[in-house]
Amino acid sequence: MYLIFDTETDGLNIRTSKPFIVPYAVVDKNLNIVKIKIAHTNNDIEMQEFLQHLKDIPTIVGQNIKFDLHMMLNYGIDFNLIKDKNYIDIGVLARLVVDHDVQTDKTFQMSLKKLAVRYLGVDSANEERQLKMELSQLVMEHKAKMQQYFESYNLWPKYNKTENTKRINEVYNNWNKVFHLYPQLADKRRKFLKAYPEPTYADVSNVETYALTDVKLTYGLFKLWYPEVVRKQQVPAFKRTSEAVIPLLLMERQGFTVDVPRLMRDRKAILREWAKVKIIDPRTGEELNIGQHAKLKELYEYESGMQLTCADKDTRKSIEEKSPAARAANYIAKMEKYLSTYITGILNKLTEIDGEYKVFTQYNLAGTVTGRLSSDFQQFPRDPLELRDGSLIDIRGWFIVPKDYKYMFFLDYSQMELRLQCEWTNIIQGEPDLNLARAFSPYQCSLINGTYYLNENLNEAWKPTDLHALTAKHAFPNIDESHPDWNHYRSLGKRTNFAVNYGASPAAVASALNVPFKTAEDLVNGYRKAFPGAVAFAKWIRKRVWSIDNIPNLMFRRYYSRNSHQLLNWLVQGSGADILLEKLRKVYDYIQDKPHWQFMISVHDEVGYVVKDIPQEQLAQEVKEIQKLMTHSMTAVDIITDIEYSTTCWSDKKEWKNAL
DNA sequence: AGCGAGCCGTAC
DNA sequence: GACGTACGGCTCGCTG
Repeated sequence: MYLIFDTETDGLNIRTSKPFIVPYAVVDKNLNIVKIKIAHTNNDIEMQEFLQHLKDIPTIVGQNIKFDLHMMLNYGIDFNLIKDKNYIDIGVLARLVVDHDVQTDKTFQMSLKKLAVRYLGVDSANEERQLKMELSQLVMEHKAKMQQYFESYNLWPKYNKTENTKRINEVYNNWNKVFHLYPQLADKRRKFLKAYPEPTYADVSNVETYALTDVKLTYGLFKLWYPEVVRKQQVPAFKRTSEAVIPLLLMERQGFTVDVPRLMRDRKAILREWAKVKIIDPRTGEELNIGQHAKLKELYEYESGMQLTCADKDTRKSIEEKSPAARAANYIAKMEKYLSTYITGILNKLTEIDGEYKVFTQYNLAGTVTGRLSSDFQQFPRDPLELRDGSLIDIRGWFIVPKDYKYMFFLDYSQMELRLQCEWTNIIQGEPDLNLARAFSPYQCSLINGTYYLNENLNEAWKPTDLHALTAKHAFPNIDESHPDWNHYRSLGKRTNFAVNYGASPAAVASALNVPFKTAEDLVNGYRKAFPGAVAFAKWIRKRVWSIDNIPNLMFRRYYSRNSHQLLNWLVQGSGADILLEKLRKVYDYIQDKPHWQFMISVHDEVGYVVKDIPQEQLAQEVKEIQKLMTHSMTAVDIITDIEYSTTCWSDKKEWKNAL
């Protein structure tokens, strides 16, 4: 038996929003619907019936099912009711079953409605349109009401029509970006929203029809694709993803704790500095925003007298001396980015829970073609931004150890993709690329008196290969560490290694590294000489795609593709993704009876945790055990994590040396 | 006014 | 069709 369910809710916050209806379907083992109905959360009898199914049926099906689990927890169900289920997510099925070259096509979209149109021939766009129209009507009324509320307190001046629209939209939709411009409205705005909450789907008339349609579409895709998982030999990847649902659910509910005062100080510093610089078109006196790329490009061309292809930061940098506008834009762009994306973004999501400010994310299980997770926590800037007035804006410093906890721990895999690539060279050749392997371990070396020596030359001690130096030396045979510009050449080698691993051609290397084509060719040839195994891997893929319709990654997720260029990276990136998924479950099993450990974040090759104040010996032992659980052994080299920790904030993390 | 494409900037 | 995988904000043109 299978239980398909969905929830319609009063919001999208995974910790505070509540479901008001639970449409569901019970499906038998032949994949036929035996019951389909809606439980209203304010009707205990209906909910009892649904919860009995939830208790009895071991396999749960949904579209983005993790979100609905959050809603059920917010409704108040016992965690034990959901922790041992099998989970089937429609998006995950799509990623495993749909031809991967279709998935990368521009016309392929992952939303339930689009998938239903494409694969079931069912178009529910009208229902969705009606739902959205009704909600948008209610929102417009609500917005007008807010303005009237301000007017009734004489807080809203008579603007002309255009100005009024702009202002009320700002105040209504973009408050967290502009509140410093309207201090007189803050208190009343809060009071208004408390008295008259924003309309939600709960206020829309056709929401039940709409919700049932979603369940039917989910059922249709489930029935179509579930049998394909076996036929397409995707069971390992399918199970691994299903088993990661609960660990990720817990990670999402932990979220990040925010140092709001620090964030607000940084906001002020940026606004103060931003006010000093403007981008003005000298011909018209018009002020331009950083987002007006087309107009800015034209202005840069006018000021620099050069023909430009785009208006991005590299272009601006190259004409900075000639163009005052480019100079101004170079300074403003980063402040704009930080304010809009990070500061306003976090303020919009800020949730107060038990006296702490938190932000939450959701990990999309089906966000990528390779199997990686994706989330909006994956792009917090690493490096601080230094303003001209000396302030340092360090975004990762806004995230702090929550109360009741003492540590953050970050276990990140070291050079994960290079190690995986090394393993691939072993798979296809029967032996790993020697240079890659020796970057990470004394491969084909002999231990003599505590020192490793190379087997082919026992007079030479092993030391880890410097992969980037190696490419540089092969590219420029006359240059080595003694050259005054060695750092520059090594940097070229490093960037070439990354680019070529992603499939770059000499032309792309030339453009990315800003070097002549001939130099780029030398660099690419340097790479090819340095890592013959990697070259063989690319060649193996090109041959393999024509002999068979899929290639499994190292963890047996299969990519049905003939695109050898993309497979070059998919097979590496996807292997890493699957290892991480598997490790999340392993660690979850270990910390289940250790509630002083909680998952906090995961980004592609790292897992972050929060830990309570426990005895140091116990802490050291458990950290070690988790590192061990996260280690992935392979033929020539292992994939192993570094360990960092912090007792304050994310950006202050330091190496963990096993003794505090 | 709502939507979506395109551009840009951030992460691994 | 040729450096991979993502997400979010902004602008602008299209649509009705």
